[in-house]
Amino acid sequence: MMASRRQEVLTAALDLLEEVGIDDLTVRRLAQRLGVQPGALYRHYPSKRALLDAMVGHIVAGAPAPAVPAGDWAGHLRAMAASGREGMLAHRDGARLLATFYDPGPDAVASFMRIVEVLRAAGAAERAAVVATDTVLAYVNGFTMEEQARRAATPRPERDRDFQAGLDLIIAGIGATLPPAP
Amino acid sequence: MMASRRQEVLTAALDLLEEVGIDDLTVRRLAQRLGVQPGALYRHYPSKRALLDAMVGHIVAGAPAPAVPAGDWAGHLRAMAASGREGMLAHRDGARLLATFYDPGPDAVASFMRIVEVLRAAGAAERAAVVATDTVLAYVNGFTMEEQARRAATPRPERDRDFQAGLDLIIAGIGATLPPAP
DNA sequence: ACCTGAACACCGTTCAAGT
DNA sequence: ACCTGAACACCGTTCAAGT
Repeated sequence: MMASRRQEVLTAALDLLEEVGIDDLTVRRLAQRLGVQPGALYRHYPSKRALLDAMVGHIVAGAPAPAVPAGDWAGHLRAMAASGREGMLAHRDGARLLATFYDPGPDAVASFMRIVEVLRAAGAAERAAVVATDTVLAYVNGFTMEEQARRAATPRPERDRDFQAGLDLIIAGIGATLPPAP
Repeated sequence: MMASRRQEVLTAALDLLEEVGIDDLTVRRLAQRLGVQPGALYRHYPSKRALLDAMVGHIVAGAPAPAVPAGDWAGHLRAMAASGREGMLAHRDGARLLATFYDPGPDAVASFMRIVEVLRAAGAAERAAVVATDTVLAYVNGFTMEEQARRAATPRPERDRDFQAGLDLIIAGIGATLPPAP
């Protein structure tokens, strides 16, 4: 209720993405689904690009970071990794969409810096903390991109296991540079 | 000399990619550059997709793996990582092109398995070796994708340093699971 | 505020016909 | 073997005009 027309257009676009994939996500098709002429959409979004940006914003906002004990840097890293991957897998072509149109907003930057702070609190130098966070992010994006691009459907539990195994490798590497926990 | 017409079309497409980027790489623009009608290109490639696949094939073939001492598993990993990144950075939108159209051929599979063998020889179990190789690949693709997408141009030496630092983290994690060298 | 109608400058692709 | 000419079914975007 009280959904603005702009919101309805966004919702319809997300539904259409699920149905036809990003390559066939077309302004004209979207207009048809809304029962409207193509040009009418430009009253709500100034360009297709702006609409795709809004879709990406909706996708990243929909992946909430779960609560993690304050001192648990590895847990924070794992939570960030899992929620990033989950957000992409939740939508058809999610990884490609993010990779092409993601422009990190203020809250993405904030969540990045929160991880860096957690690592700093665990004893990492500033640059080491940034490198570690960037590395996990690159891994998540690279892994999920390939995972979603692959047509041959490896069973989900197996993919989860492989994702976790690679992440553990990186976390072990980070842990080796940190002072031992008390 | 003795370049087939097919080859000339491919070369022109690679040049055009450099000039206009993948979003404006158009069959019609390519035809214009070759002084020919758009439909004529379909005598040489059955579809735009097939042409893009050929471009990707040319890009990955042009990144030769340098020779590395047989026992140096970390060196092998580093060489694979560097040549993968280099191949993508060598072309405008290279990472996006690879991510969207790369279908690993037999020699890509062979080079993957060579790394796995090197890790096995260093004492890794089969699955651990596969996970390690996959993890490095995911990192390389994720890092380079973001690196090339970023409009704000961080200086190249700095990007190299960051790439290396993240890779070292992963390699440290892998090393921790391996038996100590003699 | 929202949409229509109609256009503009493009796309990828097919195919008979020419040389 | 390679290309032309011409079409087909599409694109994203703009904009006066309608309600």
